[in-house]
Amino acid sequence: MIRITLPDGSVREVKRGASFLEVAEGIGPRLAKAAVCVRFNGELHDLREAALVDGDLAVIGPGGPEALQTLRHTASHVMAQAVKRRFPGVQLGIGPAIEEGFYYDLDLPTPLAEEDLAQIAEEMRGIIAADLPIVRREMTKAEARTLFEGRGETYKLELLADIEDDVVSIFEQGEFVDLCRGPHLRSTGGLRPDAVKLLSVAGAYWRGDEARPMLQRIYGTAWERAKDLEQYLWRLEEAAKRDHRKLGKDLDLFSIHEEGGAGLICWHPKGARLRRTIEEFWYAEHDRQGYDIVATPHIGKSQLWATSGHLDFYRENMYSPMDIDGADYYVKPMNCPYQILIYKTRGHSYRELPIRMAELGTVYRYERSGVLHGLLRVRGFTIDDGHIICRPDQVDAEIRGVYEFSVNMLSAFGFRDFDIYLATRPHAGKAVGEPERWEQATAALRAALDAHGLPYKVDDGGGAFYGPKIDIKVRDTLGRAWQCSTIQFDFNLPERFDMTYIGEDGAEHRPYMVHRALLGSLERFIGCLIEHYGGAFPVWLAPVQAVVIPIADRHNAYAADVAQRLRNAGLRAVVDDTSERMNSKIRAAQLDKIPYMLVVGDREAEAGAVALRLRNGEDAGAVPVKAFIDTANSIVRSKSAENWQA
RNA sequence: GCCAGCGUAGCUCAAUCGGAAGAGCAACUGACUUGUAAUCAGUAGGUUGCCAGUUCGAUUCUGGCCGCUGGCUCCA
Repeated sequence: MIRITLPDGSVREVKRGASFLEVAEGIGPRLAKAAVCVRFNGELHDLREAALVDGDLAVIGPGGPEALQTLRHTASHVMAQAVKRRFPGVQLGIGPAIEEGFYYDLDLPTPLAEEDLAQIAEEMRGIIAADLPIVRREMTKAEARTLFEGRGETYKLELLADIEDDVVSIFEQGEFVDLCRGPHLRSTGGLRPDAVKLLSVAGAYWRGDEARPMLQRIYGTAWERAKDLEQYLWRLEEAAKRDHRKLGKDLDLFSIHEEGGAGLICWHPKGARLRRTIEEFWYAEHDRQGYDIVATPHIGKSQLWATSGHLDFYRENMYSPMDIDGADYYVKPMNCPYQILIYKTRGHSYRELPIRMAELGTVYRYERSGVLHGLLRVRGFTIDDGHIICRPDQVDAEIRGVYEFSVNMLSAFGFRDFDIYLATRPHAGKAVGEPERWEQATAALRAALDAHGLPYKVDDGGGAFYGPKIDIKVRDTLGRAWQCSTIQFDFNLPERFDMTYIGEDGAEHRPYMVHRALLGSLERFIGCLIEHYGGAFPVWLAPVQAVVIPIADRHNAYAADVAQRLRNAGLRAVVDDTSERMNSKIRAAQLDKIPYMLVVGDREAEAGAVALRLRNGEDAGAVPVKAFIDTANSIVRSKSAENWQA
């Protein structure tokens, strides 16, 4: 007998080797009927698996993330089965459940087009309708090898070879057999045909390795109810409307030109205005935090990049050198070396430290053409790049300070949900410095994170070549996470550049250095901002805050006067004096997502007022110009997301 | 870079089987002077991404290049 502890703390004795389904039946038939899978000792297990040791058991019913994961995993198998039925010669790769759906990587002789998805989906409906029981079997690796050899599944054989346990599990439904850990539904009929949808096909290297064959990946999504699927598809559509590439065009913020080059951004007046607002805020905050603002060149001699190690460790991201008077100059991929040169222009006392230097430094990095993506992934970008040079005893406090600064900065822009990562030492010769120093530095970063109690994940091997880092990512509307803030510990560059300070003891010491970017790059950050707000920026960020709309031409002079008063008060205001009707001007302003529409006609001109319309469509009535300016300015000062307060 | 798809007017999109490139919006001109999401009329706008090839004839078929989209990989 073994002892099973249930979530309520009660303990049941069950026969060793009883399946989890049997255990669930012992607890209650209704529970067993609804069960999808179980969580046993913290891990998900299939209902058909045997309970062999004492442990904590939670029976998972529908409605939660684990149940969805199980259902999607089964959907992935059903899809693979359908593809195998329709297209002969298919070999299975891997097919997991993912955050909002599932995929299966398949090696099939003919390229799939999106049109093929319909007939695969048709076949899937048949498999679901047939309600094939899903059977879980355990066998030795040797048996499994024979099985998959017989079926010509070479990728499965490769996976099998990497499994350490001697016993593996396979799942079968009808003629379909897969090597799989599970858990799965009890039968294919557990899926709702109207809650499953195939979404796209894409190429994917086998095991993510570009030296290996490229398989075809089919993405799909599956939900418990048709309603959930509809809602998900609706969400995708809404997300597409917020796409910063579309909004960038619609709102006339930026452009990218084929004749200029991929991944290179031209900021139009409104986009540049937005950028400037961000920069002005950024400078003001850095002044408050005790940073010194610097500015450094865009290119530098090979000597500099050799000293920094970039030519050794970062070359694949750097552009070819240009010859200037016989010397090789590189366009800078990072700002740090020049900031270090600034530090080194004179001696420093321990009393001066920490020195906090920052600049909005534009860098250029080679990115493979396939990865470029609007503003989020570009080849030229401006990093809000800072470096803190400090004594070893100051580093913990500095890292904590930067971390707080970073979270506060992102919050000011309305970002609240972050994914935080601790990225550790890169593997396989991609890192400089002794392992002990990496350990020490990683511990310092971990301590800063722990001090805040915010949850974080470890990104094993994700550090920069010169040190470990804390990365903060924000999610865009399509659910993709984009890295903004990064805090990087560096014990390499101070060494390479022989940076020193004079300590209390009169001797030279080596300072520590922390690289940090809070917004990440202005390009990416603005891309995230656009999507976050769907182009309807908070008043303080809006490129145009108010448009004055004269009703007839005779109101143009008054409108111009109002706009000028607004601009004198620091607000960004324009007049729409086109020869359109007022309705048309309002529509244009709505499409531009301008926070305030100030309609002026005879009544307003008479009263020295404006008729205020908000971008949410609300008519806020007549407001004296002075009162409008005061309220709008207080909203700007507070950086409030609120559009108006009466 | 690799796999798949796509590229027609400033924007959004049509064009049958390979047979005279079109619409709406935007722009421009004129009229209208309007009270909370599109006033009316007219004008102009094209090397169909670029370069080759097949063909009597190519937006359409083929090849190369450039760019974009979704992924893989990588990163701010």
